[in-house]
Amino acid sequence: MNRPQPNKSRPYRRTRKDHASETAEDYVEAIAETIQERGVCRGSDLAKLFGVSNVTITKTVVRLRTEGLVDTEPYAPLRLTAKGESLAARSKKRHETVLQFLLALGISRNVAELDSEGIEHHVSEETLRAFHRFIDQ
Amino acid sequence: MNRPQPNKSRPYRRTRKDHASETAEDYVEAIAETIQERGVCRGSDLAKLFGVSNVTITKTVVRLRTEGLVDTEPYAPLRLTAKGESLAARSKKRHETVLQFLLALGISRNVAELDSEGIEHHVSEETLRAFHRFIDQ
DNA sequence: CCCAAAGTTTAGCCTTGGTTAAACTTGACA
DNA sequence: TGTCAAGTTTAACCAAGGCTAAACTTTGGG
Repeated sequence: MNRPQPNKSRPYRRTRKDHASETAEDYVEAIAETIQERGVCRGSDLAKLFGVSNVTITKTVVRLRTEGLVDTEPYAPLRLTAKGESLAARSKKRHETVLQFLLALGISRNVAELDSEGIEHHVSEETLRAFHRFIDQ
Repeated sequence: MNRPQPNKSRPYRRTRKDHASETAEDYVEAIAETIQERGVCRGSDLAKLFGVSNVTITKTVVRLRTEGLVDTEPYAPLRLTAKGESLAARSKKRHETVLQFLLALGISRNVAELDSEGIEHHVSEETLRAFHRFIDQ
């Protein structure tokens, strides 16, 4: 036997924070930002932004649509559903907190922006609150 | 056309920090720790630790062996190669820095341990240095 | 008004990280 | 010593996130 059996002694390992949901957050955040900046967001905008092929974008967007986050029809620009908008807003806020925290720590802007992209999906509410406290000195 | 083309205006998006290398780091770190604590490390130890099936462990270990990180023969305990040892040591150090930083920030032990698992793979050298500075008040 | 270029989708493939089910080793103990 | 349970591996599958090549829309200029 020996099937999965989480919660070993120490609060251990594998922040199995879906990783699919990380992608969803990155996408809706990018779509919201692009719409805000350019008026519309097309697949090709995301392809440039993420540095992946347009095909990858199409496939991922299909998944996001089935998850009720984006609302698209063939060959048309991408739009967010209400659910997508709200996820984007939450993600952006979290991202912003992490970025401001790193800047407050004295990290250079470029590195802070890169690191915050990676870190934002892995901070708990408690840690986020601590980041806020630190930002407000 | 429209093929991948990274490095858009702002230092943007997708900390595409392999993710395969994240797994490698988690595994070698766990193997090193388990050997230190129990003398040997078997697949079943990792399965319990990560909360995944033994089959997942076998498959991943095969990959790590082809990458020259672990050194195994069928049905025998896992050992690390020199390369694996050195990666484990580096990972452990980085992990420890992140954990100590979060604790210094006032995060509770349990949450700090969970968050550090997720964060450790996404901090640059610059950020790591800042974490160290903060730990040393 | 037509056509080529830009953008999008489909088809088909790959790897990683998961799963079950089934087969195989190993080691302990009655 | 034989057997059985625990541990490991193999086979076969799945989803996510990548890719290229090829087909299909849309759209703007001549």
